[in-house]
Parts: sequence; C-alpha cells; structure tokens
Amino acid sequence: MNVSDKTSPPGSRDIPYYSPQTIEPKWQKRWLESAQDQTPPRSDKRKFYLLEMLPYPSGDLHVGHARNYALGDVLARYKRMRGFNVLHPMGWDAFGLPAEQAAIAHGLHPKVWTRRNIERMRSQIRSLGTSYDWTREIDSSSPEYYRWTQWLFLLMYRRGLAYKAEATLNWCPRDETVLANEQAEGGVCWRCGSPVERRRLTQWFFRITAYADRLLEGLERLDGWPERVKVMQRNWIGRSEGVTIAFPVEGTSDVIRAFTTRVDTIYGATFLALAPEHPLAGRLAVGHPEADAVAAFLARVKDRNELERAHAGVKEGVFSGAYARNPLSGERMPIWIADYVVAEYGSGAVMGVPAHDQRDFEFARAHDLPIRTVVKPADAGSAPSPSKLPSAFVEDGVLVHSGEFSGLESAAARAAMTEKLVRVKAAEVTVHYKLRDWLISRQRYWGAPIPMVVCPRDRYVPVPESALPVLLPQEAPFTGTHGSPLEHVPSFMETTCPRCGGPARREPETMDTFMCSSWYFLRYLDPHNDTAPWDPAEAAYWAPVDHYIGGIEHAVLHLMYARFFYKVLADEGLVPGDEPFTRLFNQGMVLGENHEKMSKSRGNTIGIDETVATYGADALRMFELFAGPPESDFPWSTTGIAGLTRMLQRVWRLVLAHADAVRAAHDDVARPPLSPGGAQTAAQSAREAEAALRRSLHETIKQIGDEFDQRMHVNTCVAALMTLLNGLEEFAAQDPDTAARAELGRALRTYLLLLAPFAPHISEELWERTGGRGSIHQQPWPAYDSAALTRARVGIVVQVNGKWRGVVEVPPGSPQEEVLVRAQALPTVAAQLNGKALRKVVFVPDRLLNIVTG
RNA sequence: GGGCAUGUGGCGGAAUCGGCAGACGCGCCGGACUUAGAAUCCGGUGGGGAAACCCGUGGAGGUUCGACUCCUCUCGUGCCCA
Repeated sequence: MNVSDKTSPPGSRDIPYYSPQTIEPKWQKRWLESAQDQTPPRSDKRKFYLLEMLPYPSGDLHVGHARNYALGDVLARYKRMRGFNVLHPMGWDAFGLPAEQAAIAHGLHPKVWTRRNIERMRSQIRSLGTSYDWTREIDSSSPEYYRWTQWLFLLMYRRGLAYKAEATLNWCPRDETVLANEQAEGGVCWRCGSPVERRRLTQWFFRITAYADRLLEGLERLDGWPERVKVMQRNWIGRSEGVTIAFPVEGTSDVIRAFTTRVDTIYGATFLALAPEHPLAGRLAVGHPEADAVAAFLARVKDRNELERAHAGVKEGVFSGAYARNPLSGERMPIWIADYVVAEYGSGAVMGVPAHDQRDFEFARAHDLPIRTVVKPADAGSAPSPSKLPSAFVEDGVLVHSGEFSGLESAAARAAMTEKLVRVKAAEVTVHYKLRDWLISRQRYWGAPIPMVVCPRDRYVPVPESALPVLLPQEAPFTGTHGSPLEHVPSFMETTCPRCGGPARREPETMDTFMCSSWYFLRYLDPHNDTAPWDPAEAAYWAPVDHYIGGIEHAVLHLMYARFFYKVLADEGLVPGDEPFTRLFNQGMVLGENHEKMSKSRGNTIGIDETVATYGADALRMFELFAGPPESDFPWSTTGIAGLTRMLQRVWRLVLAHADAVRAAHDDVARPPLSPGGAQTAAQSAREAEAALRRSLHETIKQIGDEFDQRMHVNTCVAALMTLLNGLEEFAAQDPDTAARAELGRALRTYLLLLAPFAPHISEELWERTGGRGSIHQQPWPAYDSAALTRARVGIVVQVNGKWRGVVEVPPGSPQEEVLVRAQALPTVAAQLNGKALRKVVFVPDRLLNIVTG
C-alpha cells in the first residue's frame, strides 16, 4: 500500500472531521436527559462510593482542578462498566470567607456571589464530560443543608463534646476571626498567610481531644491511606507519655507543674522556665529586686505572636528572683520567665535541662546558666565535658551524676524515677497530646449560625431540634470589622429562651466551615431527607467512602475533623464502622509550563473553558491522565495536549474508515467475540498478524484493569491505548482480507469500550455511528481471554557474563538445553565465548539465558 | 538536626517480582504531499565510535551470573517534624 492510500483510506472522503466542539455538548446534554449517571438504588450488587473533596466555589476552574475531576470520572466510569453500583456525587462547600470578602469589596451579597460561582463551576465541571449524579448535589450554605450541620452541633453538645470556654486563641487580624490550632499552623493563618495574634476569648470548642487515642489507633487500620498523611496526623495529634512533676516554689505554697518525657534527665535540670502567660509569671517576682525587670519583660513580649517567637534569634528571658526545689535531687533551681516556652502546650512550664534538650541548651548558653551532663552515650567512657558540648545530647544513654540512679539506662531510669516520684506524690504519669480541642466559632457572617441561645438565667441553652434551622439573616453589616456581623442584627439576636421563655440572645457567631465538610459525604447518601440528616439504612449500604480523591493540603485539617465526626456518629449508631474513608488518594498538582505553581496571583493559570474549546474535553482528560502518575505533579504542556487531540483524531478516522467492520462486530457480539479456538488457535495460527493483534488487545485489557484495580497509574493505561492504536492502524493498513477485517472490527469495537472511561464523548459518538446498541457507558467492561495472551514464540534474552548479546525466538516452555544450543549459535554470542570454558548457565524459562564463562 | 518522599534522554515519563533501560507522548531531524505554509502521513532520534563494540538511571562503594530496582555512605530537591 502506498502513502497516498494511507492518507486517504477507502471511504475517507466521506469521513466527517472529528469535532469535539460539536459532539461533546451533544452527549453531555443527552447523558443528563437520560439520567444514566444517576445512582442506582441500593441492591445486592457491590457498591462503590467514589468521592472527590468538596470544592469551594471560588469561581473559575483551571486545568489543575480538571485533573482531579478527570481522575475521579475515569474511575467512576470504569467501575460502572465493571458492574458496581457507583455513587459519584458533587456539591459545594459554599460557606466561607471569600464570599464575604467579595461582599465587602463589591457590595455583592455572599449568597449571590456564591450562587454565581456555583453556576459557573457546575457548567465547567459538566463541560469535562463528568458523570456525576446531579440529583444529589448539595450546597452547604442552603438552609436544607446547614439545618443538619446545626443538628450535628446539637448532637455534639448532647454528647458533652461541645463546650464554651475561655482560652488564649489564634486571631487572624486580616480575616478578623479566631482560628483552630490546625488552621494556624506555624503561626500563620491557613487561608491568608497572615501571622496570627494571641487573644484571650471565650469561644465554642469541640472536644476532639477526647478522641485523640481513637484517632491515633484508627490510623493503624487505614491501609489504603498514603503513609505520609498518616504520619502527619500522628505528628499533629502528638501523643507523648511522660510525667508531670510538681516543683514547690521556695518560701511559698505555690507549685509549678512541668511535663517532661525525659524524667531521666532530671538531675541535669539547672533551672525552671515559665511561659510569659503562665499564671505565676507575674507574681513570683513580687517582693524581689527583679520585679521591675520581670514586669518590663512581660510587657515587651506580650504582643509577640508565635511566628516572631519561633524565629527569634535569641531565646529571651528574665530571672524571676524566685527558686524552686527539685523533688528528686533536692537541688535549688532558679525560676526564669522565657518566651520560648509556649503557654498552650503542656502546662506552660518546662524543667530546663540544657545538656539534653536543644532549646534549653540555647537558652542556658544565652543566659549563662549552668549546663550539667547527666546522660552519656552508652559506648562513651565518661560524660562529655559540658563546656565542650556543641549542642545538647538528646539521645538515650546511661545515667551519670544522678545519685542512686547513676548507671541505669535511660529507659530503666525513667521507670525507676517515675516510680519514686509518684510514690512521694511529687509527680504523676501523664499522657500529653499536642492536639488541642477544635475551636469552631468564627466571628463571620457567611456560615451556619451556632444553634445556641444565651439566657441571662439559664446560661447556654441549645435550640430545640424542632426549631432548626436557625436561619442566617439575609442582611448584616459586611464591614469585616467590629466583631461578629450577626451581633448587629437585632432581629436575629433577640429571641426567647427555649427553656424558660424569657428574653434571651442568640450566639452571634457562626461555625467553622470545616464543620460543613466534616459530614457532607453522608448527606450525599440521602440528600433530600427532611426528617434526618440521612437514613442509617442508606449509610449501612453506601458508607464508608471507598475511594477519596483530594489534595495533600487537607492531610490534617479536613481529614482529621471528618474522622472525628465519623467516630462520634459511629458511637451514636448512625454509621457503619468507624473510619469514613477506606482509601485516600492524593492527586498531584498541575504546574505551569515552567514548573511553577499554578495560581491566579501568578497569572499563569490555564483555564478549562479555553482548553476545552481548543482541544476538547476528551483530549484534556486524557492528557491530564497521561502526563504522569496521578499522585505526582506535572507541568502543563500546550504541545502535549495537542498530541492527545491528534490521537483522538486518529481513533476517529480509523473507526469510521472501518465502520462496516465495527458494525458487523456489534451484530456479532452475542457470540464469543474473540479467539474461538483458545490457546491452540492463538499459538498455532498461521495468521500471525491476527494472533498478534488479538494478543496486544488482550494484554491491554488486562493491563488497564490491573491498573484500575491496584495502583491507579492510569498514565500507563493511556500509553497502552496509544500503543494499541498504533498496532490497530498498522494492522488496518495491511489491506485486510475478509477474516482479518472481521478481526479488526471486533478489535476496534473492544477498543472503543476500553477508551470509554477516558474519552467518554468520542467513544460514545463512534459507538453510535457504528450502530452500537445503547450507551457505551452502560456496556460491560471487556473481559480478557488469557488464552489470547499466550505466544507462539517467546524471545529469550541471551547474555554472556551478564551483558546482553542477543535474543533467540523459541516456543514457550523450551528447556535450557535447547535454548543454550540456539544461543551458542548466535554469532554475537559465539564471538564472546570464543573457546572460553562455560562456568555456569543461568536460565529463567521464557525470559533469559545468561552464560557465565570462566 | 531527625523522618519520609524523590533524582532515568532536549522535556513529561515507562520499566508493577532483581532479568533487553528509555515503552508511550512531546520536541527535534530527515522525507512525502504543497506554489508556499498549516494540517496529515512515512522514517529517524540516550551518548561515543567508520565499525566491532564501549559508556550510560545524581555520585562513590557493596551484594549478585545479572542492579533504575536490594544494602552502605554521600550530594541535590520537595514535604513533614523539631
């Protein structure tokens, strides 16, 4: 066949041009009308609950978001074809600050801004050809939804897990609200990056710390989660076992309690350090000459935020003038006030052991406090001289200079010292967590109101469930200042006490939007239920989420809150099991073409609309799935996506050029479609090319299925589809006879099925054009025939001394002797052997033969 | 400082169990078609060498008949924790 024949194959003049712009909207409309993406009712069939993290309706989507949805959709479509009942819903995390900021900046009501963004994003997500069940769409800012968020607050309250208390909190000056600890990690606001300030306020908390051990223990069973997410959660929960030691303050009845995990170093404690916020910090110095210096120091560090403290070059501090007594050694220890001690962690006091704690070491060096080594490395002859220490020795070792405990190993010493301290009532064993209770109130308008009433007589009274939802008033002053906007809306604030009926005021604060997203995956199970958040029978079938896709940024935040909620709900008997997400998949980012992060502020975003308009949604999906493994980042490539449009054009032309053959295959489908004679036929077929085609087809079926079921490296699936396409084109170009044309038709038909989850529009269009019955997306996934995978001959790699020297083609299962004879006959091998004695032959059947010479 | 990732052609990546390194795509080079271009199609494309061959998966060692893959050390990058 000559070249001009290839560029215009038989009938090519009649082949319409591949136009994604035409076929994609057409199918999106039809799929929506046919309701084929709607969730099947509960049944005996296996279920698959697939979810992508609830998106915030921020406006325009870029190709980075599209990757997330493409990844979810390809899996949803595959699982449907595999016969699962698939639940694949979508909704909106619609409460939140940006809506309110837009209101402040543009005078647009948050509801209007949010609704507009949702409309826009929904249409963009649909333009990708995603198969969501839109009948289950949720909007967390709708009263129908937040009614149940409030209901869950009341559930927490009823179970003693919601309480109001005064604490020193993180305050973001830019967002004008308090933040939970997780949301102010490293001393900066998670949303806007501003350094947070410390404020003493009375606010609502969830007692997540009561679940700390269960949150920790549950991680052990989450085999389907990435290890690093589990590590991050473990670190965040920060469980440590140790002792809280009581240090009596000399000449007073005061006692300072300090937590330590290293009680074995107590003989090396040369000072005690208090956080500036410690209740005794200001009082100890009273009456001492140091009083003025202490007062000045406290005034100076008062407004320092955590970030400034953490990055301070010198650890500042001041001597209080007071002394405490070491309960074990009896030694006198000066009490310092130091800004490296954090009030919120532990008890706001530490025993300073400079030789064995790096921060204590730096503090001691800066303030000329004594450094005393009490632990030496197990293999060292003597303890290193303190003056020569370059840094603290923080490892375990053998105790020295520790009275009766000298000579003990650290671990044994901890046990012995703890035992003694507890016996003399100078300490107690404590488990300490870094995790704090979850601060859930926010001083903002656009959120779900906290369903509590403040009654002058009855204090805090929950709003009865029957009175839910507590509606967010339409209007409030969106100034972004002066505290909670709701406080200035009298019609909202003024109410009556549900308990005593007297006049009362509502809580003016709204709930952290992380609450909305802590349970939304359960609302999808029963989104229109107006008597309960969901029917537990629905949960019994659909929960937990089988496959959860989202970015790594919620490793601690959302994923820990949702786990906490789920455990509470499990205790309440509303959900099965006690972990909400069986498998977690963190997809990577799409970077800009120059490997930089894609963001609006950098102006390097690639929009979905333009990309779909130019290349088509199918090409966009396939490119994003092809460009790299789903968990890795990859840079956007304009020429790269063009390559995928090109590939789909080739599919289009090839299938339509052989439409008759495909049509015949559709009609033929009732019969076993492939390899009628099984292994014998495939292996012995004189028609090598057909056997080879069939083999590569079935290898591809197997490979794609294996990837979906195991590793999810769908990038290699797309590559396999390309390779198979190359083979199909080559086969088709060989001027096929009748039998070969039938084989080609069947292969192309199967090819469309394999392509369907990846490129749903073009595969559906070609399915229809070739007379396929029904929607391609409702066809069963092709099964591979292991007989078709067998080869008539296998190529065995021949090595000499481990180096590649050639390949011999032999029937599968050929014994070593035969292969060796054939191998030695290869000129390249013979040249290497050249009379040398064979020392050893390594033979891996059907794979490799390695001849080792002496 | 500790922990976990990660490092492969010009680029994105593949090699899933220790067995032909670079599949597949992009880019590039050459060719066909074209007045020309775009599009499309065909061929080539890790480096060195005329070839036989040699070298090659951040670097240095090691284990092994055989190492991108396992081990030790080391360098770079990213994330987490201090």
